[in-house]
Amino acid sequence: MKPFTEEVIKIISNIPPGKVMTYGQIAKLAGSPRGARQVVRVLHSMSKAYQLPWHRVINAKGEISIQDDTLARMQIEALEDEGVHVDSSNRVNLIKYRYEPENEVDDVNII
DNA sequence: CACATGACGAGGG
DNA sequence: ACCCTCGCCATGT
Repeated sequence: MKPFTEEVIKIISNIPPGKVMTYGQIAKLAGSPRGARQVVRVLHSMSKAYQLPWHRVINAKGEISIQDDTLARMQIEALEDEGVHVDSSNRVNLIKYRYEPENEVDDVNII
């Protein structure tokens, strides 16, 4: 498994219920600041193989970004079940629900 | 190696 | 706030 892919999987797995992260946010933490679209690739290939909470990943505007209607509805339902409100424009309040991990590094050595 | 793909993002009109 | 265009880059073929 490529390091980037591995990091993305790890990060998404760590998003707590009731919170969301954006593609760009995840890409940056995974070491590719402009690699939002690579996160998409990982989701396409891995969300079934692994049991990732893929529904907690949305775009930078706070919208449900998925194109497929059936999948989009599944995502909205999953979020609502966790208490994340999705409005009539398929958007969530990022100010309220965005997850910002304190540290993604396992060993933090602060001098 | 060249080229296409993609559930994106920033910026301008 | 909406719409469009362009840049992005790890992977797959």
